[in-house]
Amino acid sequence: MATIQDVARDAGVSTATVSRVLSAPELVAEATRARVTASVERLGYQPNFAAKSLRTLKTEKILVTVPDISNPFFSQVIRGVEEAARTAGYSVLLGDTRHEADREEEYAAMLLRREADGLIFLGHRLPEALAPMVAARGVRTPIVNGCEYSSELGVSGAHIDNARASAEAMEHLYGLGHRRVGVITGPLASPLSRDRLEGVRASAQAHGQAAGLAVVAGDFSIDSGLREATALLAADRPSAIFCFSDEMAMGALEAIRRAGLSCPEDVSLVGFDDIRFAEFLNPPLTTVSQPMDRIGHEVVRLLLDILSGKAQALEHVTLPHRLVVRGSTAPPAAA
Amino acid sequence: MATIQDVARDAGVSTATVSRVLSAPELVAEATRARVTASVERLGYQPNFAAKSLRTLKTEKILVTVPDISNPFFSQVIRGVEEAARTAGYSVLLGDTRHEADREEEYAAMLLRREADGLIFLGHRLPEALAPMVAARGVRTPIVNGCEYSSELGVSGAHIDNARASAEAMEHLYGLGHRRVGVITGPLASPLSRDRLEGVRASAQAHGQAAGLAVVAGDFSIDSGLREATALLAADRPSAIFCFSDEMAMGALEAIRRAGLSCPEDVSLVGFDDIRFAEFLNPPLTTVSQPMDRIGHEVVRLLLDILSGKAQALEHVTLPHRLVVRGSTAPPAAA
DNA sequence: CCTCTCGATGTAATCGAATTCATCCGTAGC
DNA sequence: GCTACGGATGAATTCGATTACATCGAGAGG
Repeated sequence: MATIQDVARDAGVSTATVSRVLSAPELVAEATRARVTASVERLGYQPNFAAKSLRTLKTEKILVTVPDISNPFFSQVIRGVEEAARTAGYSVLLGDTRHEADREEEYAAMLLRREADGLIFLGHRLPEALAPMVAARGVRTPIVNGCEYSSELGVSGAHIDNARASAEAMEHLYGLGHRRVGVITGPLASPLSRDRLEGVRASAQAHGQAAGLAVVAGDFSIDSGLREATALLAADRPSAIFCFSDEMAMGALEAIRRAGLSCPEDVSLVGFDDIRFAEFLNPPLTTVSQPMDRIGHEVVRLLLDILSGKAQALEHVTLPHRLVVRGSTAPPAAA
Repeated sequence: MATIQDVARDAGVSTATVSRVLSAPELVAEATRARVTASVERLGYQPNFAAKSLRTLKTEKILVTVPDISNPFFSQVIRGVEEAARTAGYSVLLGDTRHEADREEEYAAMLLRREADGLIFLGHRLPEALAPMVAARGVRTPIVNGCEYSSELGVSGAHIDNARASAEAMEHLYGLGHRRVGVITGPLASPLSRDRLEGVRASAQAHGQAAGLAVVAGDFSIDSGLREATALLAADRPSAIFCFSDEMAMGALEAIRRAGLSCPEDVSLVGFDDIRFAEFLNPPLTTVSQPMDRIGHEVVRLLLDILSGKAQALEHVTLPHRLVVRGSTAPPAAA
């Protein structure tokens, strides 16, 4: 592998000149520049990244941690992140934490070691290892959250208005005439789930249907949707079920089938996220659409603003959601 | 951020000793070690990664490029890669190439700049920029392919026996009594698609049904499945459709519905991959199951063998596939 | 004709850790 | 009691680039 020294020797100039040709060509005379460029080509020179990084204290990398990369919702967000990062000349270091605090901490350490310039985390927990950093650098801490909103995190973030979004989903069900509604939330440790549940409760209250709510907690997985929906159907059967993720809704759909019922005739179903498979389910799933790509783009923008020193205060970006009504919801049969 | 110098000063030793405490503690006397460890704790010292990397010429990073991260098949493979990499102390740099050669080349350059120790690519094209590297270093080139098999790539890889797998899918359909079968392949630029098509043709030939094949090319996306299946159904309608990906099968399922037909009564459907949503479709999808996790683990192992100098020759790992028969296939109605 | 300025280039310090080689000291062996 | 050896540690080099500062020469201005 050729080094800058090799190029310098080959072109008969100093390493400083070679470096200039590559990063500030306007400082170098035309003829010299051509000679150096030729040498670079001939030797196939590529600047050693570690050396550059050591000198500049930049890595041009963004660390992204996600609870589960194989979840289509997250992988869509990551796609957005990757795209925005790449456009800005950054690359993406991916960490799949599997919802485990240990792994979150491990990845957090990478930031401390300066293996990345910043961190975007899509979970709800700020790793403990980073607390000192946030305390010390405040608004300038290169850490951004995606999807969750919590003022306690102390970092900027991008997300939808979860309370309002879930309230809208409930409005839709109440509007159709549903009274008894089952709700399968995500883990209540995450503010996101709590916000959505709050929206659900507020809407139920507003319709005088608080008593008709049956709330159970899932973990966003297909399996938990299947399990919890089965339980909901076995008890005092709701005429509609609202799941806090499309994957859980898929599980719920399966539960409805297994119970010998059909959707939406016997039970209406609403999901959350609008992953790309939602519209291809049978029946197509009514769900709250989140702008995954934009969330990805926004968190990157927030982080870049911090890295460039542009950020002056914490910024919480609320992106628009949209209730997409498809075939899985209908008026209740007995109405 | 504390440096090794700070720690050395704080502990009253040289930087060499600090370095030893961290990477080869057995060389340092018990008492000194304790003192240094205490200083490290107190100062919250984390070795600067770029400095270490510059010195050791290692990055402990693996670059993984994938045609589309939001595709559940790939995201499952990546999950496996991430897990295996992490276990071995490596982290994952993710590149989403969107099937574009430009982006592949861009990411390839990262390997040349030594931003990563090795590359795992899940596409079918070896970036041109890396050809010299493969030519120069041969078996020791730290590049591994996942999913595709092609001896021309000149690199090791892990994949299933695609020809055999698709032949088995066809056997299943012929066994049920289907004669006229529509096939939606992936882009034929990829050996993987060609291998599967070859398996399809061989099986058709063996059953004397070569004339009954209707082959069209998709691009693995839901949309292309919908589009191509619609075309297939409009022409001389096949009694079964075999798609080279589950996503295309989802599109095909939608096409069947839109055509006012039902699956499997009117048209049987077989997918490929067995993504986690396949069994929750309605009807549950018959498909060829690929061991995504294992593919991920194997490509990492192959790469680590190369990086550690263990690899002696190109290695092509063939992992087991399995035809999973579910509700989307049945004997043809007219049979 | 001399000085000043500016453009072009080179010299050398620097980033932070790893590591080779040298040094020092204590102890075992004779 | 002297040498040899080995364990513990430090001094200094190295990795490969960036960049502040120095230098040099040519043309402008007086």
